[in-house]
Amino acid sequence: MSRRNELNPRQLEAVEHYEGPLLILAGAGSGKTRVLIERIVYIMEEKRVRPWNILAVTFTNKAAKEMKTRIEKQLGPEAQNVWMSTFHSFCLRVLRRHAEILGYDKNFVVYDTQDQRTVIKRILKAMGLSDKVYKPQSILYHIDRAKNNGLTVEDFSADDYFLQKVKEIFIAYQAELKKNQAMDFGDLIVSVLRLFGKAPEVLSEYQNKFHYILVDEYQDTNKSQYTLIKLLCDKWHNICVVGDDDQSIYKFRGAEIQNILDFQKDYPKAKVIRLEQNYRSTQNILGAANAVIRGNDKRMGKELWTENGTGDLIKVYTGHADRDEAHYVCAMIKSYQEEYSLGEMAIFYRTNAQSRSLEDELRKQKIAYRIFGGIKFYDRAEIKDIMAYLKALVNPADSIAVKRILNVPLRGIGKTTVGKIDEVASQQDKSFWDILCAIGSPELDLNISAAATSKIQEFVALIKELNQARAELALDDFLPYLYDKTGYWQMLVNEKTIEAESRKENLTELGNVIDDYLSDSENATLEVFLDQISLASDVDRLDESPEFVNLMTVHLAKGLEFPIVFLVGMEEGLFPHSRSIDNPEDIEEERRLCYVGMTRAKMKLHMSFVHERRLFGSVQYQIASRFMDELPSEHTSLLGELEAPKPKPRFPEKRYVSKKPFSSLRKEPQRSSERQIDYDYAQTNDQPFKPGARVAHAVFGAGKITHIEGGGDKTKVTVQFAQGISKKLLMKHANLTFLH
DNA sequence: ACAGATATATTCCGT
DNA sequence: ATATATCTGT
Repeated sequence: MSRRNELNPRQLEAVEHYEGPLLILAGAGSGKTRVLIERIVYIMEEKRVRPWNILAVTFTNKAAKEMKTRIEKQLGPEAQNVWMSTFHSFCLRVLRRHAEILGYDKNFVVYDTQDQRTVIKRILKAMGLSDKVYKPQSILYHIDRAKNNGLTVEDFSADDYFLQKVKEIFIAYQAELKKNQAMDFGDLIVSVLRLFGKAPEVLSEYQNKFHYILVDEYQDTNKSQYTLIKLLCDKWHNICVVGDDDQSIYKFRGAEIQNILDFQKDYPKAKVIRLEQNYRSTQNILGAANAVIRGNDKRMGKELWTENGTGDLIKVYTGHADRDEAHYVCAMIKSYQEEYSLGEMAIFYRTNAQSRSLEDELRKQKIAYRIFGGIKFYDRAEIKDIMAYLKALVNPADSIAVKRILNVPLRGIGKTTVGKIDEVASQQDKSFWDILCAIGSPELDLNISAAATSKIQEFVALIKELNQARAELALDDFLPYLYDKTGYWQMLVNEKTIEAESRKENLTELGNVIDDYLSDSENATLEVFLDQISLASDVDRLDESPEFVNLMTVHLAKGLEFPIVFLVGMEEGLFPHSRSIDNPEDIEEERRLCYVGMTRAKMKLHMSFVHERRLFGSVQYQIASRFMDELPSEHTSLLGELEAPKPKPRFPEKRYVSKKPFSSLRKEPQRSSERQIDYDYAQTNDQPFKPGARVAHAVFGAGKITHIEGGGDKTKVTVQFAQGISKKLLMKHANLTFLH
């Protein structure tokens, strides 16, 4: 059933625009997801367009999934036939069908950033190049950039000696990927472009298929994605893109803001519709956000307005140190708790490192929180290990995966052996796995010890056995089998450390992920599961949970909304980040990021900065972000240290005069901070302690000292914690509390 | 081959 | 401060 009568005139116009290119400039909170959904419903219901003739591309899997369920609600199961996915999963889907045309096996794997690095390092070693001069990260930057721009190795222009070398590495890198039957993220897009170039009949098949194409978050598309869309819509020209130039925040990843700015040039007949009415925030929040974004030159121009009330003023807090900021945030959270659930509150920061001080205080105040990003679930070593097993089963050519698990758990197969196998593999131009299988046969003399030979044979047998079991067991039964058969679980059990405990928890969680996956897809296979995981991100796992305060970076916050938002660390060098400070274009991107952060807030927005912050282990003296100066005073209320919930007094109060601009509130380095540190240490060292003393650790909890060694700064204690967990800790860093 | 110690790098954002 | 790479001794 349609709910189009609830739309405003502009939204309705966007929904009912039938043929030809359409650009929807949708400001933050202007209901663009609704417009997209209603538009798909409209063309299916009113114009009788079949679902499989529609392609909708979103930015995250989560967005795709959400749209899918919402459309299904309105149109029933037929809606499942709409192609709704991210750029990467769309390309993966296409490539799974046609990979052979590019000389790839259908079972190719997707390499993540870590895998990319591993490959680059191997190549550097093989080419005898130093990874000091040719930093893997820098090489990968060039490779990724080329791919984002839709270029293949051949197109890569090597203008100087360094780039010439990069090109050589690039060539070797692609060869290695091909050999491993692997593609990286960039390859997914570029390969589809290559496929369409090589097989025009495949391109026209898709061109004919998709009568209507919708692209969300168009401002974040890169050049190759742009080209892909342009190709796909070349027959019907029914291309509808939705975006907001003010929310383009992925330039570092190759996003071309120009794509949206130039849309009217590319499609001269394009209709442009602006959605400027905001349904999310209060007038104060929008007024301030509008004022900040006005500081940018490169924009199409847009002014958000709302019929919502004026709302509260934006609370600006100025604190002395990061601890005070954390303290302030926690006190505010507590004060809101009667009226709001914790899940309705969020803390945004520019960099993941900032979460630490917040977490400490949240824990101390017993406020339940959830943190997104940081060390990602799928990046954890144990998850990667198990995934490597699964990948190796599906695609033994993936030598990165095979090598990762060859000696995990330890099987006594060391790097000398691996080196020898590698050598033979490249000599004979065979995969690592092929050589492994051949070991022990008389025609292959590898000069490997008898012991190693039999270990390898055992490993090969293990993999074959696992593959056998995979065919016979359901996926959710197979995983525990794998944990057991490989000895991985036992390895963790034997470790008897707290880390091993949490690794086991993560492996159990992986089991839950598989269960979830099985429950909402019919023909579930390991192959499809691996595809999903390789393109999954942690935001996709974000579900609404009322019990926890949400902590995340501003980037992750994009697309979300919360009644109460804290934007912390509004300081020069942090936000805007130091790496962007001398480039006006980058500053504009930071400003957009700030705008994104502010416009997430529905009811109450807090922005804060402090004068001292611990960064990279040392104290930095900070001044207020320039963005704070851009907030109009009529929308803000200043919370100096007087009004703010009182932090614990530590040394004589310095009072800051709350007067704009904030950046004038400069603070000189002072002795007190050093004294503070000395004091902390003194307290620790002066404690008389001996074996048997009871202590508490922030992470491990209560325990008993069993052994002491070293002296002074190097004092180490062995502590027995609960559940048989024992840790050796450096007194200087462990921050132990002594219990009586 | 491997564990533990030490040196070194890396510290922004992530499909 | 932390994670990773490299070195060293058994």
